[in-house]
Formats: sequence, C-alpha cells, structure tokens
Amino acid sequence: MRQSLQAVRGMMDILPDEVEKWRFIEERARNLFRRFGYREIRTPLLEATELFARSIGEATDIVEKEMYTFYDAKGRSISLRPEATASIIRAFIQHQLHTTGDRKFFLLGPMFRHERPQKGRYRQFHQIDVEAFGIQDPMLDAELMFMARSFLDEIGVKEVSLEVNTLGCSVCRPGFRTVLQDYLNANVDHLCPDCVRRIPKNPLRCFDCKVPQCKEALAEAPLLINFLCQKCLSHFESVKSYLEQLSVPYVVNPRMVRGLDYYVRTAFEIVTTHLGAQNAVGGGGRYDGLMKDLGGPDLPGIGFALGIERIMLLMSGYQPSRENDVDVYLVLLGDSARRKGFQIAQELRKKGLSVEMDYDPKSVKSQMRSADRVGATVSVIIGDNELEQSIAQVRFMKEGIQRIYELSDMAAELVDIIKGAK
RNA sequence: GUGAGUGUAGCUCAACACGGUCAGAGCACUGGGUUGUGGCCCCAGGGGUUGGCGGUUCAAAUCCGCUCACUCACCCCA
Repeated sequence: MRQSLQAVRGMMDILPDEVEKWRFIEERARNLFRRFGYREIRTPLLEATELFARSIGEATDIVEKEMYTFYDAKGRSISLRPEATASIIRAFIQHQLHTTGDRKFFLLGPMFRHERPQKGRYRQFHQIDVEAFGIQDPMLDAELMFMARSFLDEIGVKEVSLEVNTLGCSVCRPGFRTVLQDYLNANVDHLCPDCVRRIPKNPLRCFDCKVPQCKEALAEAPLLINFLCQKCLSHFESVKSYLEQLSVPYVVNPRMVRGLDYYVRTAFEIVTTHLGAQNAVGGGGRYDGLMKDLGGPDLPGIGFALGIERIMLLMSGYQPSRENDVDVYLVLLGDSARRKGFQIAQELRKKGLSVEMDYDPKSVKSQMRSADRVGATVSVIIGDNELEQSIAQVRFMKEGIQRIYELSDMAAELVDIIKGAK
C-alpha cells in the first residue's frame, strides 16, 4: 500500500457512512436542548491562549502541555480550543448577552488536545457542551443532570452511571485543603511521586490517583463533604433531593474531583465500564466565580460536556436508514439519448426527485447493475428507438415490471408515483 | 511524554516460528455469458515496489536496526 498523504495523527475523517450517525446525534441533541430552553451558539475554534490559561487554570495539564498553541503573524499567542466553556463565557461577556435575557446555551463542535490517541480519545474530538449563566438555584443543577441523562437515554446509551459530588466554595474549600495537606504530609511515605508533587499545588487531585498504595493511603483521608460550609451543604442537599424528585439515579462519590480549576460546589461525571480506560462519557459542574474572574458580570454558571466519540461507542439505539436514496436511474444508449437524458435528469431533479445516471457511456447491463446497486426505485431506459417515438421505458426495479411513458408527461407521472409511495 | 502489540490488494485475511517455486483467497470492482435490461449463477480481467529507509545473505513479506502509522495501556480527561 502506497501511503504518502494521510490525516495528521489523532485527526479522524468522518466518512459519508458515519456522517448519518453524527447527524442523528446532533439532531437529537438540538431537539432535546431546545425543549429545555437552550439555544445554540457557535464560537471560533481559535481563541487567545490567555483565555484558557485564566479559565481552565495555568497549572492544569490541559494548559501546560495539551493545548495546540501557536503564534500569529503579530506574535500573539493563540490556541485551538480544548473545551467550550471558556469560549462561551468570553462570547457572553463580549456581546453583553446578560442584557438580552439569553442565559442558556449549547454548542456542538470540535475541540483539540494534544494527547496520545487512544480508544475513544482523539486529538480532534467533538463535544456537546451546555452552559447556563445567572441561575444560582440548585434546581438547575439537578435539571442539567436530568437533561444529560435524558439525552443519553434518547439516543440509546444505556449502562452509564451518574456520579455526583460537591467541591465546596471559596469559604469552605481552603480550610479543607489545609486539613487534607496535613493528612497527606503525615502519610507522605505511602504516596506515589505524582501525589507527593500534588500536595502543595493540587492536593484534591490525589483522590483521583489510581496507584493502589495511594488509594489505600487515601482510604482514611478526611473528606470535603464533612467540611462544607452551611451554604454549600444545603445546596448539595437540595441538588440531591431534586434529583430524587425527578427519579434520576445517581451515586454520591465524595472522592470525585474534576480536572479543571474553576469548579465549585456541584460536580458530576457520567461514567461507563464499557469503554476501557476512557470511562468518562461526560462531566460538568458549577463555576460560580468564573464569569467575574474573566472580567464579566458576577453571574453564577454551570454546565457540562459530553464526548461525542465516546457516546458513539456506546450507542445502541441507532439503525442506519437503508431507504432508497435514488428515485430514478437513467439508463441511456447512444449519444443522442445520453444528451436527452442529461436534460431530463435536471428536469426531474428540479421537481424534487433524486436522479442518477452514468456519465460515461456503458452497456445497458452495466447501467442496470448500477441502478440496482444504488437502490433506485425506477430506472428509465432511453435509446434511439425510444427517442424516435418520444417515449421511455420505465422499469420498476423492485416489482420487476416495465411500462412505456410518453416523454412529454413522464416527469409529472414519476413525481406522482414516487412521492405518492413515500 | 512512557510502555507493549500490530502493519501483506479497496475490505477481511493466508504465506512469516525452520529465509528459497511467479505473494494467494474470499468479498468488492470492471467486462462478458443475453446484437438494448438489475438482483442468482458461470467465465474472464484489473489491482500489491508485502508501511518506509537501511542492514545481514547467493536469496528477505519472512531475520536485524531505525523510522512512520495504527491499536491498547499509563498519564490526563470528554
């Protein structure tokens, strides 16, 4: 096999056969989110690097080593977006959308992270992202999780579970952080090097470590859930009670932390056991101070993202529609018939039918084979004999019967027959 | 960034462990069997510098090195 040109590592083509499935997902998402009052937004793939550094966090892995960052002609640092939240907030602030009443948004599109490709993980990957601003009430937190689950149900993604936690806020988290650091320092002998490194910078992340010794060492660790301030505690309790009211199954995972710095209070993940190591299908949470930090109004925010590629690996409720794409296949013999057929094709298309023909002269047998292969409803056979009499032989492929039509009224007849049958 | 596995026609694979007949098969594709009619069947045909580069050898798809790509895992996440 000769291979010289190929897609850049981690970048996947979506071929026509798969596009149908993508559109299925996208259409279901648009339809469902609309019912919950969310409106679609589209933002550029490129943003100032600073936007992500300030929102996601300067010291996170994403910003430190996973972003596609370049310098433009004037030396400004720009990056391909690694996630959508920051861009949406930026657009919200830039266009002062808080003055319009719009506060619930969703975005479908590609994100970029420079990681080693793996099952369900690509360098260009696609997310369904949902964000809501200006709503403090825990009712929204629960509704968002309900909506995410509804979406997955609707497209046939079963066997996922919703894990919920609270990450506290600027009032209670710093105190807990100190307590946790003390605990970790006291047990430093049992921790892996990565976790030791995390103690000063991001001690919460140790809960996520997969090294067995670390898990053991963390087994007795203090949990944030026991150090929450009154407001965070009641927020969390309300979220849970709303989830129960909506019959959303969930489990509290007090050890769950999220990879981005900006989350406060509610955090959740949707996980599966069917994707190997890439078990996260989606995740999100609340980020009440972020809008203000980025120079906008002091509005609370909450959102989530779903990974489309991972969803597709879990989908069962999708059957590709094997309907006839081609209504009419023109089988043409001889130069004058081909010329006439060329014109007829455009006329039929103008009337709304899908029409296919061979552009190169081929045998009738070969053209019929093509008509069969593309699943044409009828084939229209025109040769010199037919042309002389201004007629055409119309063959109904599935039925195997053939009739003669006058060329003058064939178009109208075919439209009636084919549209009537649909 | 680290580790392991895999790379043979458009697709799925065979031949590789002990180098040596022209690198094969099925499906797909093209044409024919029907001087102008599909699906089934039959016949024929096209298509591979065996991922790339280099080495060992009289001889490499087969052994060795490097490289690229893919896959899985670590890390991190969607």
